[in-house]
Amino acid sequence: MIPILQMLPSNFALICVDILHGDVDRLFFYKIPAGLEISVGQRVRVPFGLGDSIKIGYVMEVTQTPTDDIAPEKVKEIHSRLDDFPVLTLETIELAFWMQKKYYTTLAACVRAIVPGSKSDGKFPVARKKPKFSEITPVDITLTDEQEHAVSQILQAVSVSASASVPPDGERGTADTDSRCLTFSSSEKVSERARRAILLHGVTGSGKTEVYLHAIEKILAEGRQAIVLVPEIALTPQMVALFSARFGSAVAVTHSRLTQAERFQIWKMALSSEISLVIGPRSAVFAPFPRLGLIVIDEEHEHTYHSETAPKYDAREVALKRAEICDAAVVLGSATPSLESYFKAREKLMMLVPLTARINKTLPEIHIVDMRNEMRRGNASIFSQSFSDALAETLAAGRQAILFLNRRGHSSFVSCRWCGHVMGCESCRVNHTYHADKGRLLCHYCGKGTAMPARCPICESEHIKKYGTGTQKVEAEITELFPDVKVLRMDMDTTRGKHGHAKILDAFRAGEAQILIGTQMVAKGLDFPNVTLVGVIAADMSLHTGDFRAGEHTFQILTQVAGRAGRRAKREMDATGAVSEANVSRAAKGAVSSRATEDSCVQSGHSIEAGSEAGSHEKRYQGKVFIQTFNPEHYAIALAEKGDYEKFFAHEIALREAMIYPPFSHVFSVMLTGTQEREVVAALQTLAAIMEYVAKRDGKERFELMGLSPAFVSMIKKQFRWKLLVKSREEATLVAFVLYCIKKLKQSNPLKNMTLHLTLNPIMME
DNA sequence: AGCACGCCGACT
DNA sequence: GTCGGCGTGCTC
Repeated sequence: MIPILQMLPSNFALICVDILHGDVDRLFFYKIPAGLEISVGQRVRVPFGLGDSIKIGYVMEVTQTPTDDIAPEKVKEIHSRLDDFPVLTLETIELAFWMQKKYYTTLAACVRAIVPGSKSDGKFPVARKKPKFSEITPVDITLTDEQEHAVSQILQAVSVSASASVPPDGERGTADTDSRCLTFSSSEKVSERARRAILLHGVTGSGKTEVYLHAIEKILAEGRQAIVLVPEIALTPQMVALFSARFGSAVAVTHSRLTQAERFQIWKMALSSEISLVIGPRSAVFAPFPRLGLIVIDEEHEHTYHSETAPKYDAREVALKRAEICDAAVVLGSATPSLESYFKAREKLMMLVPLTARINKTLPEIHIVDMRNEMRRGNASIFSQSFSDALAETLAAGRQAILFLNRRGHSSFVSCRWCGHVMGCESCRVNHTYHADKGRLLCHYCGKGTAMPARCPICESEHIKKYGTGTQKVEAEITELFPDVKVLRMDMDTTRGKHGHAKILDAFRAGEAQILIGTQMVAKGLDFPNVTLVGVIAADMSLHTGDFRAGEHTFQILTQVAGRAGRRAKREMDATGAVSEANVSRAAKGAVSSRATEDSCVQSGHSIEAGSEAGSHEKRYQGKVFIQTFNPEHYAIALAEKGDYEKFFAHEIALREAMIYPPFSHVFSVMLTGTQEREVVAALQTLAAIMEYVAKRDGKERFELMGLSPAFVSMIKKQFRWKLLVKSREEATLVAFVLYCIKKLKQSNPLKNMTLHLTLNPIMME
């Protein structure tokens, strides 16, 4: 007789140990001790390393087959289970493996991105209080054909994906995408993917939010769940309020200020289907819904969807992958889609659904102001004559204005007219910025500063002066021009506090100030019904960043900021007045008008009868936008004036094609930082030589080395920064090539006291 | 990432 | 003679 113990199959687990290091970035084989129930996706404690220190691990696979790869006596046993439920599902496990490969990082880092709050002790925190949720309020959706069409397209995408990919032969859940893909012919794959992803190109005021609301309502009714990604919660309170008002306790909002406990609680509620909708920043894409139907990515062109730390993922790509794994659909919404997304739509890799009609906004009048003419006329001030006049008129009419300048501080640099010395940071190779409130020169990279000197520290002359303009200077000049007008400033310096953004926005909405001056944070999805004037102080700022995306960024920010003016017909403005953020959910109980959508403000107590537009009054209250520039003929500025996205896209895509820039290629940035500049440069020179050699050896001219250069800011906090750019048409080959060359480099140079920063397709070229 | 093993300088 | 520097190498 065989002893009974030998009859039982030994169970083993393949474990991802929670250590963020490339050397241990593989699965480790452990024995599951008898009597311990371990299933895939669970967290366990395992003895690890020479000292058998206890580490946290994730069970990625269980098997009954022992392995030949390792001597049986070396196989250790799992110590214990951490939780009584799996933190990863088959779907998120597949996603983690995909991310590891796609974003060239460790599996543990990917798992950490997917599972919230796992601290070093492995204990999930317990929230003291339950998050509060508001009551459900019906939103009656009527108002257009275009919107109905968009909603039906989305619902079709959701149901198409649900039915199209019932995998044959029970392959589902094998964490093997490739074999699943093989069941489709390549053209089928493309079309299936295309039907899964929708690019909702909706001009400002076309009611994108309404489309999201309606589609999600239907999806939740079918017992499926949805995720809505927004670029920054603090800047989209109105949209969040609308979703909360509509879906009540079914929705949870995540954001960066949540405690680990709150974050975990929401995650757990998603896992157990206690909630059906999560709204949040890019990390919300991992909400572990068991029956995910739809992922909405609002303002899809925003750079906040890119993670800057490992894993350096793009939430849009992750969403598309997750949708593929979970049989869900993705909607990417924007008034100014990223070039990459619009290109994909044009190539039929996504479905393009346009929303062209403005249903609850009027198009503002856009005036381009040529600042060279102002100069010639002897006006050297920050404001053009026409803008000053319009501002005076707006203030006299009791309306509000937003002034946008993408630079904080007072003066952008301080220099000596006698010897030419420019004041700069000791630790970073950047100019100091003068901050008037502190009377100091500050470094925007490390935060250190010095007092504003009375004399030049080099030649001791008194001809040391401030130049350039920041938001503080705009504020000072406005105060001088309009001494009785209350002004609010919103930038990184004034939004530091806990509810920094909300305080300023509430005050402005409540009419406590007539002018809001700010950096790009005033350009986002805010809607102030009383704002009828927007001024872009220096539209050229984003043109001169040396980045190949400068034109795209300029067009996007100008279109966005222009959308802050003239957003609502006159009658609605009067009905709305000032509604504070805090009132929103209560007000919403009464009546959330179907028109109060798209970044919109909730009508407090006023319902709005559709149909009777006060057309004659509209002209008078039409918003005005002044764009001040020294490059009025630049295509990004001229086409922003016309609001012509298609023309802009045609122009920009032609440039990208000619230059072989994304989306026609991929750019890999290898940055090396260290305190010894010579060592940093030498190491990168070696890498460049290796790359040239390998590229030549491998034949074809597939990789273009774009040279070795200092980063845009070549020293930060005493760390010198140099970079090497490599371009290729093929992403996977490029990543493999760069990683291979780096491996070779490390064999000869261990890169002591230096740090590598790898970024594929960086948003800012630095 | 940790931790152990391993081969060279100033101390009880 | 040994305590300890951190270079190198491995982890189921």
